[in-house]
Amino acid sequence: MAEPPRGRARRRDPEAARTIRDVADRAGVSTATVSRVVNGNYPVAASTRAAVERAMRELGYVANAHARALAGSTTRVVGIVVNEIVDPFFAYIARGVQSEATASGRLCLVCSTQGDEAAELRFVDLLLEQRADAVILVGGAVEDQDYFATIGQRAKQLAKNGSSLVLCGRPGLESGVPAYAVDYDNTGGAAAITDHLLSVGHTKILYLGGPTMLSTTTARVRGFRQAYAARKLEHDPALVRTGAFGRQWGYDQTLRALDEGPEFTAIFAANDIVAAGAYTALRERGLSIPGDISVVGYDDVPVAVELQPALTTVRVPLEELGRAAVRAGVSGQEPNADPFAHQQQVTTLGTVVVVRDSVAPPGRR
Amino acid sequence: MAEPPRGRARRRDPEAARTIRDVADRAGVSTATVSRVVNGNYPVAASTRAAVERAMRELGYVANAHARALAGSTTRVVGIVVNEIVDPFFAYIARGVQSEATASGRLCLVCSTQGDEAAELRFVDLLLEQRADAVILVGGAVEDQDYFATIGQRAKQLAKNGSSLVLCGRPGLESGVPAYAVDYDNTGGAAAITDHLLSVGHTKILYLGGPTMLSTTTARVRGFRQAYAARKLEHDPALVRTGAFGRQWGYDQTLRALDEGPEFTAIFAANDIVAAGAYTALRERGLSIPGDISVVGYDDVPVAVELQPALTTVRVPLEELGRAAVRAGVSGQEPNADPFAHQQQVTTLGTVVVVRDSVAPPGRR
DNA sequence: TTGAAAGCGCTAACAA
DNA sequence: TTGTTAGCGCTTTCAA
Repeated sequence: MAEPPRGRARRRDPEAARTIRDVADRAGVSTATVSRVVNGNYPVAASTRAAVERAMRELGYVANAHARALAGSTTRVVGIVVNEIVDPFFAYIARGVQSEATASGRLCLVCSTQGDEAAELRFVDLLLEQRADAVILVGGAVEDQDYFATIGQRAKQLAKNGSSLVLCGRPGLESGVPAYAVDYDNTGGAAAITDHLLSVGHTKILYLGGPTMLSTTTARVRGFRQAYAARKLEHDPALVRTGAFGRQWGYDQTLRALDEGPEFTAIFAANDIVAAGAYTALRERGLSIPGDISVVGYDDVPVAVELQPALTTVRVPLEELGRAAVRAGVSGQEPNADPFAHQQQVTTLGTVVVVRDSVAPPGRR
Repeated sequence: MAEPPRGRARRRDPEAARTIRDVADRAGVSTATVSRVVNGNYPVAASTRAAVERAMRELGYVANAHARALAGSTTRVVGIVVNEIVDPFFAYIARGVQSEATASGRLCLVCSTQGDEAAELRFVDLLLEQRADAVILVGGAVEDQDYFATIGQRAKQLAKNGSSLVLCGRPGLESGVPAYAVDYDNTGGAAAITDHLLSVGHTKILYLGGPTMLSTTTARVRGFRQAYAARKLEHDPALVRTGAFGRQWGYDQTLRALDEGPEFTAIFAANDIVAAGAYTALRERGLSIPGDISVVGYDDVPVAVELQPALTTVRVPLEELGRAAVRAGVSGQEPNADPFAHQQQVTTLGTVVVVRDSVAPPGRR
């Protein structure tokens, strides 16, 4: 390897990346002009433009996004923090975020905490450093005092740095905190599918799953009870088993519920994955679905159709949720939008029951 | 809204983001010193350090990643381009990329093309602008002349800009092009699971799925044939049906294969999703698995255990693949590593057959 | 151990 | 229509 040339002329390393200066020199214009043709937001004479474009092509010029972010104001990047990217619930939301980000010419920084709560905050701080146009926090979090204080503080810091915080599938913060919230209708969806079960004759329904302290769980259990109330039916509180999501959890708890009672004829699983666990447990006990026990889920992720029998569940517009989150988060960046006008705006999307084969009227037993 | 203060003192907007200058002023040191304590890579007197840290805390200082990327050299970001983030195959690889990126203090830009081929290149260009430390391209691409030319060109451009290109689950480029390749053993895995089928007595096996022009497909079909050859068995070429991945495709083609012949007693589905489609088709025709037809898949994604009967398949170390990709891509960035030493280094990971319940000796029919 | 100062590559007034 | 010129916020010699 030869030493790099050290003459006073200081010729650029021909292997090095090209800058706007190189393009300007080669095209015989100023860097401002190059900037204008790159951004196309300012009139440039056709001949000049052609010369610049030619120079860019010949040099293989690639703009530096960081220099651009530093000099300009928007970074054209949105960040999303999820619990687990391989979980279809999050994956579909991420897909929506992706597609809306792409549609608005942005890239998407995806952070997956793998269930590590502290990681969420660390990622938010990293996204803060990145000056992401929007930071989208998806799904459940332990909603204690600490959480609200910390997230509220981060929301302010994000706002100060020109980013906006979007809470997706989790409740909004106190008013006055600059954050958006987009969520779907947990209570309504839960009430609807519970009523579906009630309408075919089930009254002893086991509600199964979801972290107990999670607002999503609270909202769904509320819907579950509302459906009973609407039909003037009583529900045994012992038939509500919350604690976690997950296939294994669904499996274990179904077995325990079967052993410990009280008796039930149907299961409302907090999501489709929990339902999958319940299926296995039921099958192991020789119980048929829906002959002996009916099962419904929530979310309508792809596994719902692979289960035998195919699972009746609540379809949640996950992709749309992701898209709405991006829209909310970057709206403040659009020209003549008052960022504060939308503060604490809460968007709620509807859900729909998808009837498949896992529900039948209660039978023998 | 009051006008911003216009006095000569030019006091900063108290709402604006804090910079290293603000911290330096408040701590009564220079920006260089602040930079040193932030990066902790240089000796700073304990008392000075404390003062700076205090100032940072009081001001709520957050470093600007773009300024840092511009002034420094590494961006601490890796980019990954996948076909479809909700597909578990890609999701697991993305998870591996995530975790390795996080472990090395990096963030992860995830781009999902949604099957749009042209989008891949667009994303690569965007990642080029971002000066991502590594750009990881995952999964199949149409490997024609054009592809090799274009990707080769991008690889060089990436290298020029200090990024490296990693091909993950796809073949490497010609030697001399600065790109890494990490892949898993398609041929070996396919041979192993085919032999599993052969060993219980199947000889008429339908190979089903995978884009015909894809190197992954080619490699698996090669393994499939090798297994036959190893046992000195003949295979009917009419029993190889390639074309696409996907549940629907698997379903349609199983039906067609059943109708059009030749006869077969087992199906080797190119991946678990295709197998899921085959399951549905078989069930619709009243064929039992594995009584009438045995089925095996590839990848071992979660759906494999939800299928009834649980699917025997080839476990691919998807997460490890993602991790290996990041390691390969950022290795050039590590101190005293000669980036060219690793050029075109190809890493191949092993696979293993997971036996479940979807294979039995061939029966009646 | 610390500071001064020169950039990194780009955008956006402001002038011409 | 184009050029000049300040920065944007940080890192990194080079001096002190």
